[in-house]
Amino acid sequence: MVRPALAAGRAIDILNFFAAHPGGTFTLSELSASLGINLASALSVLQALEDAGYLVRHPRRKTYELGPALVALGDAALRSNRAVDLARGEMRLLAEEFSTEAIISVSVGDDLVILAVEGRPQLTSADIRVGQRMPLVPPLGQVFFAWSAQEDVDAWLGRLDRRMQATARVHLPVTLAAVRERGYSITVESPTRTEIGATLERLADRPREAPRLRERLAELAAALGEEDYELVGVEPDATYDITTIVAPVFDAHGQVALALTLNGLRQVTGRQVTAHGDRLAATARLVTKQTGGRTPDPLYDL
Amino acid sequence: MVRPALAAGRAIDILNFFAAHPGGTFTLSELSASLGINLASALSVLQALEDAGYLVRHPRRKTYELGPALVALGDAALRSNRAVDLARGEMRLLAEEFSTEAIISVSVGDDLVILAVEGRPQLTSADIRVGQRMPLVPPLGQVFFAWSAQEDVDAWLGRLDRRMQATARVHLPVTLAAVRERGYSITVESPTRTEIGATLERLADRPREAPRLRERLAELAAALGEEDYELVGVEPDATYDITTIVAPVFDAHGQVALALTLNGLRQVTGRQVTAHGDRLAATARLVTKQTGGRTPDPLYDL
DNA sequence: CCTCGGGTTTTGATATTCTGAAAACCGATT
DNA sequence: AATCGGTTTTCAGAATATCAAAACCCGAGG
Repeated sequence: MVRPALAAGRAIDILNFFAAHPGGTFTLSELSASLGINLASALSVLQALEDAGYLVRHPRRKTYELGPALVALGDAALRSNRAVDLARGEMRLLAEEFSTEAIISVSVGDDLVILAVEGRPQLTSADIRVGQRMPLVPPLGQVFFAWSAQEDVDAWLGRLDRRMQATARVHLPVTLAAVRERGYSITVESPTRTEIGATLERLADRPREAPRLRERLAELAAALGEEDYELVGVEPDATYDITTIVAPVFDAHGQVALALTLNGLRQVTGRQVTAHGDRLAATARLVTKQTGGRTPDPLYDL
Repeated sequence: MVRPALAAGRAIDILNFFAAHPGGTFTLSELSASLGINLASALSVLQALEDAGYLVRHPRRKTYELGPALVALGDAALRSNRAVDLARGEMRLLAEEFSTEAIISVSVGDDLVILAVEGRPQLTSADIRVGQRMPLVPPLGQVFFAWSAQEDVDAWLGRLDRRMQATARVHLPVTLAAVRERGYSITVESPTRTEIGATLERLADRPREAPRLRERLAELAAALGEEDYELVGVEPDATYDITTIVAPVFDAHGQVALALTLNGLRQVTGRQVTAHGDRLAATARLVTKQTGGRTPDPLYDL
């Protein structure tokens, strides 16, 4: 089975492209080029989407943009994903309380998808938008795998460039254990980490440049291997620039349903980091509980 | 061109099915049967949707439901359709103010799609849910065509059963002129009209029963032709049970972007009907203006 | 523990359907 | 009037979906 329902996959790719560029309008050629779909193929898919009201075409400019039918679909999706709605409210409060950026994201296939963004970061990081997708490769996504079976962790590691896997295999068990122990992940700011984030974003955006960017990622990940990106031991009196604090929301099967992230905290003491993290983890537990989720027992020791 | 991008269309049909049943979970066989898609074909499309996070499959029960990725897509769609968001806020206020049901709907292809529902109707009408689709055949959808070119009105009429078209061709110009003149549509309660609504809903829900239901619709429309469903002249002191008052929101091209509906008013005087309608029309004009829309000049006289 | 049954997944031959490159077309713009 | 971007159409080849049947899985019941 090479790729069944090719046209369906393309329809999805097109919708994802629009989701990643909220409010954007695009012409047939732009979409065809950006997504690497043949013009004729793209056109037929676009027509199907237009007929359904998923896309609307500007009568003069011939540009496409998202249509109203998707509003109804999104509404229905919210009803099936109570956790997102709930978490959104809670994260709005946290963003205000800590005056920083609060993000809700989810793991989809091999990607990370941003579901909601509240507030603004203290440290200007890369620009995060709802609908954005980026490849979920280490060191990104620790909370998604800290409670996973060894098998899943290996698959995650496998997405990393071959050259890096050996190093990562040494570092990761330690950091994942720390995350699992503490209940949330803390990563510190570093130019390398920032560039990894930026590169991942671009990678999701421009499939055409993928090979070059993947190469760059491998280099960056190699450089990062040497640094302390995940904060394993927090010194109460030290001062940190924190890229992210991330806590998991679990579903009824004990799988990570959502990741709640506090982004871009500037110059906070270790004491504050712990306070922020505990608060975030409490929020995650609240959402987990209210949506009938279950925190898995920390069974697997790596 | 028989039907290009068949799989894309099926993906859309599946998503629409979920949109029309918010919070619902369905098994492969249910979807295949309800939508008339072969099992194997449905499976491949469903797998594509699952990979993208548009659907989530319950690991034990093997049922599908809407996934979190659609939340992000819906969010992006809202950004491209400011009018919906704006109208939603306004309609919430109206629903409270008049203690009745307020609905936002849109015309997609030959269908009417419900985008938002606020409040509860005074008269219990058929149950309206977000995501619901129903065929846009007369007498439904007057506001969508009162400002349209003759050609579009004819196409709309053409969807009606042959037997009814002659009668409708006599009635419609009068009622459409009244709607255009007044700025909104008023339809009065009648058992026939209620059953038409209920039948249209069922028609959208169960494609398999379509032939039988279409037959019934033709009968009902015939019966309705004799009644006064659209209120042309409003007597200030008379008392009415009003099924709907509907006002149009226009887009930048002077096309109807949204229909705003007040639903199920019980026992109101003509004076109140006019007050409600004027208020609703004012809201529609407000949304039109705030979203850069343009009310078309009443050029076409039928 | 085994059998049964509803539903799911896989399989494989067939022919329908889509693909993709190039060319024709259209409508602005110069 | 010619140019330029972008859109639409065309057509033969090839990948892809289709369909029915069979294998399979899991839970229920014996």
